[in-house]
Order: sequence, then structure tokens, then C-alpha cells
Amino acid sequence: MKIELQISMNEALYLRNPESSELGRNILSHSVELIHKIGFEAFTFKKLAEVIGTTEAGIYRYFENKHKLLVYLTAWYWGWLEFQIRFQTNNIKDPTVRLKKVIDLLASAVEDDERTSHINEALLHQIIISEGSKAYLTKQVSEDNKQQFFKPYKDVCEVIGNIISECSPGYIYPKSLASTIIEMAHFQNFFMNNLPSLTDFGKTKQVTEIISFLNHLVFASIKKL
Amino acid sequence: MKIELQISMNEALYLRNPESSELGRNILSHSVELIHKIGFEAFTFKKLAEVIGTTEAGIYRYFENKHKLLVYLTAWYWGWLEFQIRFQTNNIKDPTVRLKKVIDLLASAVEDDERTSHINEALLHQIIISEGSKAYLTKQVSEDNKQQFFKPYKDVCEVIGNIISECSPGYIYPKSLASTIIEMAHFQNFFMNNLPSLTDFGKTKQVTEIISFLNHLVFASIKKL
DNA sequence: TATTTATGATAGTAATACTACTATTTTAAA
DNA sequence: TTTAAAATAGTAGTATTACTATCATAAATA
Repeated sequence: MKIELQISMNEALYLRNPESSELGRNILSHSVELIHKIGFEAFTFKKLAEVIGTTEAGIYRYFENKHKLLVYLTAWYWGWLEFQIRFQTNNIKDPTVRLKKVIDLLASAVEDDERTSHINEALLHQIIISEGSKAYLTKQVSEDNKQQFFKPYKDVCEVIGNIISECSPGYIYPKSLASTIIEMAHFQNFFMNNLPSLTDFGKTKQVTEIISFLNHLVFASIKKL
Repeated sequence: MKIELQISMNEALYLRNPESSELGRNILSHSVELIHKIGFEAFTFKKLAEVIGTTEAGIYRYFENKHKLLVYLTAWYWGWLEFQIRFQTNNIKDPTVRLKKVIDLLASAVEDDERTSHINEALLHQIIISEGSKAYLTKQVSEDNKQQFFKPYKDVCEVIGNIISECSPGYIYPKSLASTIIEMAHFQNFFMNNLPSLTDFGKTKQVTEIISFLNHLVFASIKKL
């Protein structure tokens, strides 16, 4: 039996639901590939339309502009990741074990998830690493936030913050520590591969080392002194 | 006596040295103001030229494009900050005290430095917080890195990494911890002001709380167990 | 004084980021 | 079954962006 995994998206992110038609799904899958290939700055709706074999205007019927599309893709990613976290930590009693599992999920290279047909999660994970922060590092961040565009990201942060608090009820920075490990899971990966002298993993370039670093950082922080 | 502070810049960052002429210094000072005001995405050389009262072509004689200008400004900032760190930690024996001072410098709101006439460090600090990562989160990061554009950033990271190692010679992630506190000094500030639920400082919005968080994070991490 | 150098003004091009309009197909109601 | 509404596709056009090139003039310097 094949189970389809549907992630419910904020309707203000699109003009027409891209999950609802062939063209829409093509926009999602090919935008992931194209952004991964040429980077978000060089990515345009015209180039995307050429790849898909449709017209620029066709893309604009689904997304207002490329910023909205990036926010859509990041929101999708965080929604998908929250599901992964809930699924993979389900039935694990010990919050410490759950927290370790979360760090694994955040930092590990993602494999393409068969349950979501059109989006390649492995490529999307790479995009989140190198382009993800651009979704909120803008002048419109507050307006976008009012429209709840970043809710999936904040939800993941909250879930992780809650596990941290479960591990260590007295720790007073659970949310900041959560956002720190989320961001660092990505930044240390980017640095390791592109600016290796900013990390201690430049020689081996192993994600497992990032995981060890993050585990040490987190468990040292929440330990009762 | 007024002492001028000159930061030596990588020559590949500009076409004509902006420190060498009135127009060049105007480009620097007004680009800081304009990027701060409208954000890097909306910032164009045409708008900058209008503000300064010159022409677009005039700006292009100094900088190849706005990306190079952003990289210039971030490199300038990190050069300036390294000087601040060396100056303010000079003659302090205890590496622990030095490390605390560094965290203060990274996270604190900057005041305009009288010794650098044209650049407003307070505004530049805000730009680094919200736009700084865009200098390296690009497809050209490796080429830019080969040209040493990020050396000032890496130097600051190395200085901090060395202090960490001095505090705790056995700690095996000094560089990654250094890049973590640098990035988090900025990201926690951005989150606190724009996406407060990602932090524990949303109520007071006090930079001192970020400093406490970072101090706890760092000293818990490097403590011998 | 001659000459390099910096700035200014104007124009032009290709690409980007859209919007508007028309044609066609699909669906759904009368 | 006819007809009208709705969705989709394609064409064309505009304003802005991101430059480049040219020429004139002013200032600095040799």
C-alpha cells in the first residue's frame, strides 16, 4: 500500500494551490531542482517556465513572486520535518533520546521521501541550508509573520523547545537553544562545505561530526550544574 | 587629538578605492543608510545615486555590483570588530574574562565610532544582523572565498576560537563554537525583534538577555566535565 | 602648460519582474 | 444538447534593474 503524505499549506502563500494541478506540481518539483542548481538569486520564473515547458504567466497564476515561492518551499519543508520528528520520536519515553533523534533529523542528509510524490526532499534540504534564511531575512518579515508564513518553522522550534524543557525543566532558554540548534544544524553544514575554516569538520566533512558538536552543545547547556 | 582608524580592505572588492575620494566615501556612508532603510533586496545603485546626487555610472566606477558592495561592507565590519576585540581585550590576562568581553562586543548594540568618519557603525551593525549572511549564502561563495573576501570574518572566528581554546584546551570544537556564537549573537537579535517566539527574550527585548544566553551556552560547553 | 585622472551627463541594451489581453478548453447549468 | 461560466494557455507589452559605452568637462599633477 502506498500512503500519500499531504502537508497542509497556508493559503496566503499562493494564488492558486500548486498541489491541485499537474502544472502546479511541476512548478514545485522543478523549482526545487532549479533553485538547487543555479541558486535563488539567479532563479527566475522565466527560466522555470522554460524548464517546465510553460509560460512565465502560467507560473504567476500560482505564485505572486519568487519570494512567496521560497517561503512556500521552506514552510513545506518545516511542515514535513515536524511530521518526521513526531513520527520518529513517537513512543520514545526518554526525552533525552528524543532530543538526540531530533538533532539527527535536523543535521542529517535527507533521503527522498517516497510518500511525497513530486518534491525531492534531499534537494529541498540542501536549499533550506543555503537559501532558507532568505525567507525571513527581509524587510517584510513582520508582515509575512503576521500572515503566519513562518508558523511551520516556529512550530518545529516549539516542539524542540518543549523536549528541551522536558529534559531539563529548570533550563531558562529552551526556545533560544532550539532555534540555535536548528540554525546551526544548517550553518555548520554550509560552513563545513563552503567555508571550512569556520568549523572543526573541514577535514572529514562528516555530518556525524556536526551531530556530535550539537549534542555536546545541547546536553552541556541543559545539564544541571 | 583625533585618531583616524583605517581598515585595510581587499582590493579585489572594489574597482576604485572608495576611501580615496569624496564620492567614494559618500557611496559608503549613504549605502549603509539606504540599505538599512529599504533593505538589500530593494537597494539599487540607481536609488543610491539619486540619494548621493550622482549618476548610476558613477557608482559602477567604484563597485562592480551591489553584491560586491555588501561583501565590502561586511568585510569592513569584521575588520573593525576585530580591532575592537583586540583593543578591548588588550592586557586582560584571564581568557575567561576576554571571552565574556568578546560576547559583549558581538551582541551589544554598537555606538557610532568617532574614529571612522563616514561609516555609521550602529547602522552597519543592524545591516550585518539582517543582511550579513547574504554575503556568503550564494552560489559564488567558493569563488569569493578563494579571493579571500571572507578573511576578516574568518579572522574574527579564529581569534575567538583561540580564546576558547585558551579557556579550555581540551575542548574539541573551538571553531564551530566560535562561529556559533558569532551567528547566534546576530540571529537571536533578529529573532528577538522580528520573530520573538523563536527566542526567550520576546518580552523584554533586552540584548543583555542574549548575552546571558550566549555566556551560558559557551561556558557550559567548554567546562571540563 | 600638457596630460592624466575623476566626475558628470546621456544613451543604450539585455534581463527581470511583472500585468493585461486574447484564445482555447473544460465544466456545469439551463 | 446548448450555452454560459470558469479555468487554463499563450502573446504581448511595460517599468525597473543591472549593467556598458561614449563623450564632455573639471580638477589634479607632472
